Amino acid sequence: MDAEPLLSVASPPLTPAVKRSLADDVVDRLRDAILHGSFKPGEALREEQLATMLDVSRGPVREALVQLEREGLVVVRRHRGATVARLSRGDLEEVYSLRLALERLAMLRAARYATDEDFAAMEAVMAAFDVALSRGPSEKEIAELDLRFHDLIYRAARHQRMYDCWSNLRSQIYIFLLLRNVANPDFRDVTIKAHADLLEALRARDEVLVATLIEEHLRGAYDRILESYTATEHASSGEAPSPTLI
Amino acid sequence: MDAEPLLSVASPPLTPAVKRSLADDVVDRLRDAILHGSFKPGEALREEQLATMLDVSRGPVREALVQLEREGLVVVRRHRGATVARLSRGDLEEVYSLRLALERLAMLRAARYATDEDFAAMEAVMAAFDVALSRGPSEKEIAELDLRFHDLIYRAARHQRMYDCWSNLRSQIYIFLLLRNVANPDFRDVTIKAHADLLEALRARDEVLVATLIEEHLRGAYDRILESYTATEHASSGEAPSPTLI
DNA sequence: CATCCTTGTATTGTCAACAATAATCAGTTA
DNA sequence: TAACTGATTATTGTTGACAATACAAGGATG
Repeated sequence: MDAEPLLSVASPPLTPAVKRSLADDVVDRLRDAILHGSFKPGEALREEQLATMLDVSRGPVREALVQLEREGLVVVRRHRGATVARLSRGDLEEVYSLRLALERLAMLRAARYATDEDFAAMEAVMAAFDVALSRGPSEKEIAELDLRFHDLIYRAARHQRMYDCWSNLRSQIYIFLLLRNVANPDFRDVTIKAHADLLEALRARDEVLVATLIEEHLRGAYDRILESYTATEHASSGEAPSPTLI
Repeated sequence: MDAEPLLSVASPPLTPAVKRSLADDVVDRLRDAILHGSFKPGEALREEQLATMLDVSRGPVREALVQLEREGLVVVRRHRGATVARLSRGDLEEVYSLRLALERLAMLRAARYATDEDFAAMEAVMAAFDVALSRGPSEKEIAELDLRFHDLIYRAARHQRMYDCWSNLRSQIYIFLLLRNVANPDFRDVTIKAHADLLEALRARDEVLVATLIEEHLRGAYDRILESYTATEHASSGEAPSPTLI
């Protein structure tokens, strides 16, 4: 249900040694496969085939597909099986308008509840961002660090239900970020600057500024991704509307 | 996944004749049982027992429990089974702060996208509200009509992902509404007036007013429920914080 | 020639049996 | 007596087989 960060920043001394179910493993492996492009959008995901590939039975695979549908990576239709989701411009608009509503609340709460440990973790991710930049980072690295920074904001907000909503958007946003990176190479400085500003406003616990900054940041991100979309024109079918956010 | 309204207002001429799975039926029957109080908060929900009671195998029951966990009605712990969720004041605060963030967006979008059919459906629910009031309605009736009005707003917003988030909150809100009704008998006029104002602002497509009204409406609702909570003091364990929204 | 119906097949939906696990409760030991 | 240890048991996790369904292909019919 809850993807573990790849490089743990400020990890606690002992982890509670949680045992995961087969379905959880399948979720992670399938998610990675989809995000890595091993399965293309629209491709059929047959339960039996996946069970054979992953060396489990169909039960855990079925559960995993339900979870991945919640995360927006998979579409399941009754008696017709699952397919990898195609994310259209309409989906982009839905994801980012919802994200804006959620993340405004996240910022307000983080401004109220975040601890010094939270701020330190954010700074660590920003530092990792700098390090990555200095050695020619891959697009995946950039997208993951970007998401990790925002994930820390959601965690600092101390709101389980909101965090669950965010978890259901995260993978879709990852896909959109990769798309943005391909078309737009100079976004990185903008992102780094925006993150620095967000952290500064959070530290100042300035609720008005925090809300303003996240709105600007996300609207900017949305616009840049939308450019990539109209440039490459993924959904070739006539899908005209949805340029404006909200 | 998607609860059908009990009394369909402004129903379309032909329904697409969707065939439901056993798991979907189990979800509905279990949800109703929990909301009707057939299962008390904290009570264990054993898969085998439920399967026997509902005359299905454990498979569909398992799927249903996962869905109900997403709706916040059930807590599933690995190898320890499922229990009916206990909703604390902390949960109330989470649900209503998240609801406020979502519903502000819903109102903004509904103000932009709602059609005359949407408005007519809202008026029909308001009329049903009046009819119900005139003949001494049950608390369940009131809560259902209240939820149905807000559900129409979310539908009018034309935003599938947001609607899914709302669907995951709806049953929890229903529980809170029942709680409010018990302790506070004169809220009905307030609610009716607020709904009328919301509809009028939507018709005027006044985005500023719409956002202001929903915030007032939901903060008021939250405060009234919180009163009931502190009056009856459900979570008897020392849970001090969370009086303020956001 | 198009359309409808039948049949075959691949795939998901459901089930019941088996394996793994966590809680319970004696029994033992310090 | 209290704490630890080990078997017992109830319950979930997982599996493979069976049933139901939707799609596709082919033939019958107008």
